[in-house]
Amino acid sequence: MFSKSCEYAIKAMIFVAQKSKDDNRVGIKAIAKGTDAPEHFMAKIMQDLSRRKLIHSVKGPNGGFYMDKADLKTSIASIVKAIDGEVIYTDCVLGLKVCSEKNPCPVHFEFKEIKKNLIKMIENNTIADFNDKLDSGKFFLKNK
Amino acid sequence: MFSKSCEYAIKAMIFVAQKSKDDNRVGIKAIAKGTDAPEHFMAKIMQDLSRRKLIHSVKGPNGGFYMDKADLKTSIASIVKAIDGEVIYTDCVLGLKVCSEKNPCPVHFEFKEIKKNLIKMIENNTIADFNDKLDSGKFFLKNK
DNA sequence: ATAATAAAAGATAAAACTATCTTTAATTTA
DNA sequence: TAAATTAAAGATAGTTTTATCTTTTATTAT
Repeated sequence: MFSKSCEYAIKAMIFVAQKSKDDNRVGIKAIAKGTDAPEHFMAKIMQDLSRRKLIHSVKGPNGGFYMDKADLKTSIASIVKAIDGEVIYTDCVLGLKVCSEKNPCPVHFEFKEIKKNLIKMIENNTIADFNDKLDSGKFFLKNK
Repeated sequence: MFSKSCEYAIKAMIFVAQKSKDDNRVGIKAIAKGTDAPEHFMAKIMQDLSRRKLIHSVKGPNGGFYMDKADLKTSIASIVKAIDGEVIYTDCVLGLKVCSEKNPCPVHFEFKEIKKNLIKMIENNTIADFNDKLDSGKFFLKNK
């Protein structure tokens, strides 16, 4: 569904949101460990998210990544767009360069509804929405 | 959503179904051209589909690929499983190795419904269903 | 100022996916 | 049985994605 990078990005955003209450910051090591991701690879993704202003960072001692109130309102869709681009919005399921209502591939209308629901869902769910869930202890960002 | 190979496979199945009326056979060149796919790459995919009995083939002059009555009942889901495996059935959206009702990732329940509808759709739509559509001339397997 | 810390950036490498080219094997027709 | 045809199989190559390692830059505390 999403690229590996995007999976890590979503998990990292949820993780940092969780940890950055009371102006706390989280280092890349903790993020990697907490999301079961390779540290250096995750560092790259965090840089991407930071450059795109989905998250904030501070260098130096006591530095790390954190999210402010506004960042918490980020939707899953924004993360997906930042990392994977607009593919799930625009791309044809069968790979046609032009696939539209007027020039549809054979499965165009069958997938239309599915895609619409998927997009609606990722746009309506924000990082903040997942904070409470994680607090409950019934949801997980990694195994074991 | 699906791999490039899988996109080609679905298009090829629809194309061959379309062309294999009255015991006709289609060569790999025609399939590649008719689906806008690289010939040698498509040949590999056709071999896969043939090995997995989703399609039939005959070597030699007047040979090629064709589908019988039973083949036409193949669902999109069967093609996806043959080429991409069970990923869309089993894999966690955030990449958790174990992600279930009892051990869910944060987005598990949000994606549950989406996935259910997607699977239902690809299981209920068969190759035969697309034959009529293509006959109508209002649907396309390639651009231009 | 200096040393320590931690993100940012750059360079490299491994793996997977996509694509191409060449050879072989099977089948048909003449 | 020989030539032509076409799928099957094998070998190679390019591209993208995923991952790792090293160096640099910014910040803080001493």
